[in-house]
Amino acid sequence: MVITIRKVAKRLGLSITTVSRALDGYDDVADRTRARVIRTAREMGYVPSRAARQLRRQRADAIGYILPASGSQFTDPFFSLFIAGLGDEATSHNFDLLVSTAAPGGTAERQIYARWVQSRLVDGIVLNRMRVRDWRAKYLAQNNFPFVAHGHTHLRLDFPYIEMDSRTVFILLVEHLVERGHRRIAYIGGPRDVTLQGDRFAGYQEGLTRTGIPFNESYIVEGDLTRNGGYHAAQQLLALPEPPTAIIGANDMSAIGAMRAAHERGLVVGRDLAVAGYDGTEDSEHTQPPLTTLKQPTYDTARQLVRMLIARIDGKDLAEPHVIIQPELIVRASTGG
Amino acid sequence: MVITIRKVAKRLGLSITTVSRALDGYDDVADRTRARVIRTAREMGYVPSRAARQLRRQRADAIGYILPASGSQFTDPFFSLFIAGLGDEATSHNFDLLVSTAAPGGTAERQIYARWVQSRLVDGIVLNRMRVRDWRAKYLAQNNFPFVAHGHTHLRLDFPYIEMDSRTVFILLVEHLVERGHRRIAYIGGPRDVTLQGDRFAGYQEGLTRTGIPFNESYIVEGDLTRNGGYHAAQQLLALPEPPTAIIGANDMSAIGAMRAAHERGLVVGRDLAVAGYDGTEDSEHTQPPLTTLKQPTYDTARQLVRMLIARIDGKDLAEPHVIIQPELIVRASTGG
DNA sequence: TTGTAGGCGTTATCAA
DNA sequence: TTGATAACGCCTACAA
Repeated sequence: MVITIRKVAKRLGLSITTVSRALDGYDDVADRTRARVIRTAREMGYVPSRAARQLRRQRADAIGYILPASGSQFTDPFFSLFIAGLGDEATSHNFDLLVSTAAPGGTAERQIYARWVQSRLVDGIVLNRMRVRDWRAKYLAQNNFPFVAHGHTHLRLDFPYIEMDSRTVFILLVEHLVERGHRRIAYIGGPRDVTLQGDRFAGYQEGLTRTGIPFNESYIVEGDLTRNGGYHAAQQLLALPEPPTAIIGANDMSAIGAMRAAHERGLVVGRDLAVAGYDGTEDSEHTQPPLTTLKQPTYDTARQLVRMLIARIDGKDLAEPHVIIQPELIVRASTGG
Repeated sequence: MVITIRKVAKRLGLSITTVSRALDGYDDVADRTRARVIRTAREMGYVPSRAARQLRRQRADAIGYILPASGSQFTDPFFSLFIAGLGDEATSHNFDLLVSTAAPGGTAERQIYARWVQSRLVDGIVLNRMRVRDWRAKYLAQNNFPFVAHGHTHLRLDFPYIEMDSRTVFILLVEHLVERGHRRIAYIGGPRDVTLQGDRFAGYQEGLTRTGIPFNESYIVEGDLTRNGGYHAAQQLLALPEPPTAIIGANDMSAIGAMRAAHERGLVVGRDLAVAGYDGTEDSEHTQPPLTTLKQPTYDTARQLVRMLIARIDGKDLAEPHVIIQPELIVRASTGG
């Protein structure tokens, strides 16, 4: 049996107005009354109906996040961390987090965004793994719907985001490898339409330029940011007549797959082949050998994004709508550290 | 500007009733009218307000899942897969998925369950990583709130669940190791209050019994089901005067941590030390060497759980309220395969 | 086949 | 300081 505000009011011999106001902390309620109301409400186990409150206040106190993938191949710890960060921060603001999954670019994805926005199921949305021409950002901006993003898009849109300065740290990484004596440095990228790919690849290229290493087309392979993608890409690279002595993955998953390919060919990673990744989630510490990586603060970024989003939902102006964070180069044994 | 059913009705010169009924597929609407309504509604971009519909129908069309952890150490791919499964299946039923995080056993956890249940934010809840005396199951059962679980509890409660027959496959795993010549087989467990620990440990013990290997207390270490936990537990085991020649982790994370500890001591996993885990998510294929594991169908289990939950929400009786699934022993190089 | 009207449980406006 | 009452947007019993 569900307790409504009406029942609480009746029990107390008060009007529902007073009960509502007492509970919501308005200051035009007598202290004694408020105390009575709060006590009784708790005793009766009263919790406001979300739907009713939402309907009346025109606000869901909820944010949404749609995993840009579906199906069973979805195990990049980056996303676990990201979701944990979103959830923890949302909870601390008394917001709920809605999560769904949708393969990028499909109609299912468009539908779910439309549904969430139009039905006002959530007050704001967090975007992730941004695309070069990101229709999601465009759509949300056009509908004037609050959103924040992890990363940017190439479209001319103004929205709050937190972005990693991946380019700079990829340069550092290439320099690190060159210092270790590598000249044949390969790169396993992500899909072209994802902005992280462009940024990281640009850093890779700039690193080569700065160290005077000629760019070699055959050392570039497109992966899909999964372990398996990295594995197959690396197989290809290692079968080259003149295989690379170092492989950089656009993320840790790619690098982990590459390590497997190396091992299968009998190469000792860290000695015969250097491998490095990007993300720095916990699993990169536990590979064999431990993986050199560019560590980004995924969990904290997610939390900060939620703070920014809630500020936007509340109509506040953000002091810093665009945050740039520098990932950290962590050298481990996979590059012979 | 938000489109409500009223605006659609006005535009069409119809009553909101007719619009509502046309859209919901009632058969007492003229075909021509229905066609007009649907077309106009789409044109105007009408999507029903969730809050209003929810309030009226007393139903959220949403299910909830609370990650039994919080903080930044949360990267077990098992949970990513599980969430992806929940999300995909929920979406296919036009349900939404609410996700939150809460450390097990704390007051925060109690609060969030209470809030979700009392405020009718979700219609049902999926439980995971069950505890021996699981207050969540008890609480939900007492409140007659629909829920399903991955695993069981030792409390006498009747609810639908899908359970892995971990005991049986752990026996197989021990037998596999014994066949490979191992006699000193260690076990890195999970926290005691989690039922998966009891089941898996029981299988381990039974495996020893069947193969006539005496049980050795010092080969049992309690981990926390994370890579780091497994790492520290294995350090302890390998420092023993007579260290084990095989280590079984209660899950893959523990095993992966154990492999790292082995490598750090200069042991070659698969030759000097056998290591095996449980879960079989994609990452276990990509460790060095690839990890022998007991593979459970995490993604499909999550999907099936959602189907069971939605059936319960709809008041249907389940043909099979208790499903037992046998994980599969996958032998890889980490046990010298 | 279509329309009227009541109510789901809140919050907010206004009056007492 | 408190209470009556009107929405919020939708669904549905009932009437036309």
